[in-house]
Amino acid sequence: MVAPPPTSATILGGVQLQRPTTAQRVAELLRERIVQGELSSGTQCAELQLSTALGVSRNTLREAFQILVGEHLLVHEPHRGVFVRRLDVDDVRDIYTFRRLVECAALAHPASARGLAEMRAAVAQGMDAAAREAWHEVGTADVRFHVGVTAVAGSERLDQAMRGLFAELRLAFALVPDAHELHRPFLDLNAEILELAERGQADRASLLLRRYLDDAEARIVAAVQGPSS
Amino acid sequence: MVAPPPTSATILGGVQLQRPTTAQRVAELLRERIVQGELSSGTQCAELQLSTALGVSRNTLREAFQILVGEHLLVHEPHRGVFVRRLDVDDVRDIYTFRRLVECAALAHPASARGLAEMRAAVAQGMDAAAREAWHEVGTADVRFHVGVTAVAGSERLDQAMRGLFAELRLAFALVPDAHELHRPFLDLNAEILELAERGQADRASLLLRRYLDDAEARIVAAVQGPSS
DNA sequence: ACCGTAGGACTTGTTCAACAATCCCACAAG
DNA sequence: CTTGTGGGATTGTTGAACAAGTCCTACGGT
Repeated sequence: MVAPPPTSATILGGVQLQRPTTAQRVAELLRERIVQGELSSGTQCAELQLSTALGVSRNTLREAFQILVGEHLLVHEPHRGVFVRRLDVDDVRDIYTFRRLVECAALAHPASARGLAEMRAAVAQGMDAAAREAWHEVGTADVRFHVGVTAVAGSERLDQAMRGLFAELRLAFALVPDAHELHRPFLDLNAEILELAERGQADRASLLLRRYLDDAEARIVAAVQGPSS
Repeated sequence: MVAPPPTSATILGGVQLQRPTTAQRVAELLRERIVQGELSSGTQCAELQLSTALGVSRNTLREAFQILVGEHLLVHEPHRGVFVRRLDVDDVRDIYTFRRLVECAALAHPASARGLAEMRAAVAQGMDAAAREAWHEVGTADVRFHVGVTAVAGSERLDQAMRGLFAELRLAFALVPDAHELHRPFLDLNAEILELAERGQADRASLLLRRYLDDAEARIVAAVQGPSS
C-alpha cells in the first residue's frame, strides 16, 4: 500500500472554497429565520411575496425550498404552498428516541477524541455564558454539547444527521416559554457527564445522559401539547 | 398513558394521497437509475441533455437535483455540474461506523415489535429468493433485513436515515464484482440474529450483528479501493 | 338554516427564452 | 514546459407566460 500523492485538497486541509449558489444562500437565510423562531411553525411561505422580498426569482426560491424540505424544516403541500413545519408530540418523541439511541450508544462506546474535545469546549462555553447571564448562548452551548456527544461515535454522517435533528427540535424549543429555563438546569449535568466520560466511566455517563434526555423530552412534550391538554 | 385520539392519519394508516410533483417524479426516476447502477459513479448529469431526454424543463430538473443532492446521491459543483456521487474508502468506513452504532444499539435495546416482524419477513424473502437463485432479490432482502433491525429502535426518522444510508451504500455495491456473492453468506447469519433477537438474547444478537458489519465493511472497502492497491 | 355547486380570484406548477457568469480546452507566446 | 488568451459550451438566474389546482363567495334548491 503506497501513500497517495498529496492533492491540493489534502494540502489545504480539505477546505472547499466555493461561493454558495443563490439558492443555497436563500436556504441558509430561511433556515436561520426558522430555527430562530422568527418564522413560526405553520407559517406559509408564499412564493411571490418571498421572492420579491428577497430579490430573487421564483425559480431560485423554489430550489431553496427543496433544500429545506429535504431538511424537514419546511413541508410542501402541492398546489397549496410550503409551510414552516409544525412538530407534534409524536415528532418530539421520535426525535428523542433517535437521540437516546445514538447519544447513549456513542458515549458507551467512545471512538473519537474529537468529540470529547467538543464536549469540553461546550461545557466551558455554557458555564461562561451562564455567568454572563447570556441565556440564549447557554442554549447554543447545550446543543453544541450534544452534537459533541454524537461526534464521539466518529461518524461524519451521524453528526450531520444530529445537527439536522437539532434544527428540527428548535421548532419545538420556540414553543417552550422561558427557553433559558429549559437549558439552565442541564449545565451541571453536562459537566458531570463529561467528567465521567473522560474518566472512562462510559456506562455511568451513558446512564446519566439517558436521564437528561428523558427529562428534556418530558418538558418539551408538555410544552408542545401545552394548553390543549 | 392514555391512547391518543385517532386522527384521520391514523385511521387511514398514515397514507398521504397527493400526486407527486414533476420534480419529485424526476428525482425518483433518477434515484432508481442511480442505486441500480445504471448511472455509474462520477457520471455527469448534463442539464440540457437530461432535461430534453426526460421531457422536462431545466428548472424542474434542477429542483429534482436539489432533492437528490440532499440525499447525498448527487454532488453539486458550482458552474461545473452535478455528478453521481463517488464513494471513497472513508465514506464506506463512515457509513459502517454509523450502521454499527445504530443497528447494534437497536438490537440491544429492542423497543418496537414492528421491526422484528420486518426482520422475519426479510429472512423469509431472502431464503425464498435464494432457493430460486434470484440473487438480486437476495440483496434486496438483505437490505430489508437491516432496515428492519433499525426499525426495532422505533424511530421513524432513524429508519429514514438508514434507508438513505443504504441508497448511498448501493453506490459502492455497484463496484463489488458478483454482488450476489456479497449477500449470499449472510442469509444464515441473518436468520441466526433474528432467532436470538426473538428469544430475547439481545446481547448475543447484537454481537453477531457487529461481526456481520465488520465483515461486510471489509469486503466493500476492499472492492472500493479495489484495483488501485 | 343547510347543503351542493358554479364561478372567479389567486397561488402554485411548469415551461421557455434570454442573458450573465464561469469553466474548459485548444492554441499561441514566452 | 509553463503561462496567457480566446472562444465555445455549460451552468446560474431571471422574467414572463400559461396550465392546473385551491380557496372563497355568492347563488340556488330544499
